[in-house]
Amino acid sequence: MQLGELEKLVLQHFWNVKEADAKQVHKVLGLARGNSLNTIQSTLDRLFKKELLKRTKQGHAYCYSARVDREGLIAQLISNVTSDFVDDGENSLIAAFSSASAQLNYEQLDTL
Amino acid sequence: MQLGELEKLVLQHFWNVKEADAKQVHKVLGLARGNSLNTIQSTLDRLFKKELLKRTKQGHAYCYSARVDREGLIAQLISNVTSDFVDDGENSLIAAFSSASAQLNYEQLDTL
DNA sequence: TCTAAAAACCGATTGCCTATCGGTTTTTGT
DNA sequence: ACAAAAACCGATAGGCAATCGGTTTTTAGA
Repeated sequence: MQLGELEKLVLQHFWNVKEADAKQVHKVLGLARGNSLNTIQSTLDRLFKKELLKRTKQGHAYCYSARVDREGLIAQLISNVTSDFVDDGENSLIAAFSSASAQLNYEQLDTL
Repeated sequence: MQLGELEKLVLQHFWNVKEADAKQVHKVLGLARGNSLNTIQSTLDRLFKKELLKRTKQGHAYCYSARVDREGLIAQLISNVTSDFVDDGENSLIAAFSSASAQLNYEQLDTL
């Protein structure tokens, strides 16, 4: 699953504000970037279809909020990107950890 | 950096065979998939430009080999995909580990 | 040295996805 | 019922992998 720049910004926004509708996101992110409300709406919809945001009809407009937290998304992204190189079949996140940790030195391992 | 299916196959091939030229890769991977030699060459060239393969003129043809091992690639992919969500500034791999490890249970942590 | 074959290189096309909006339809509140 | 707001649809542009055909360059022999 591919995430564009605007999509990433929107996700991070929802890790701060809990919930918001398209217009509110547009106020905070869109105007600063010169995006139309429609562009924001499309992005919200794409993130909803990717199951990274959830939404409920709040009277008139959809009210969006994060479906995954930052850690969850990071874990998911790691699994996505590494699964093709990990035949573990089980948990590619763990396998990826094991593989990548070979790149770390002792000091870095202590940090964990 | 984005990796397509054929690119991934080619990379994995070079973790097995050490080195090969386009024609040899085509024999092993291309024919089975019905790819032309040109397609394989393009893919090798793209991977070279991405610095995932290295190559040397072996008399006539380029002889390709892996520039990164499996663990190195996995680490790099994790860094790429997570860096936007990790302001650590330092080592996004470590930060990603820390974040994602929140998703793991104790048994899984023991596995590491 | 000249030449045919092999390899590299170039350019074009297709397909998929994000970003971006304009315009149309649907919903809602008065 | 109607105007405004929101959702929805469809189109365009840009980027990248995949895929080859065709041209140029290189190389090894005759």
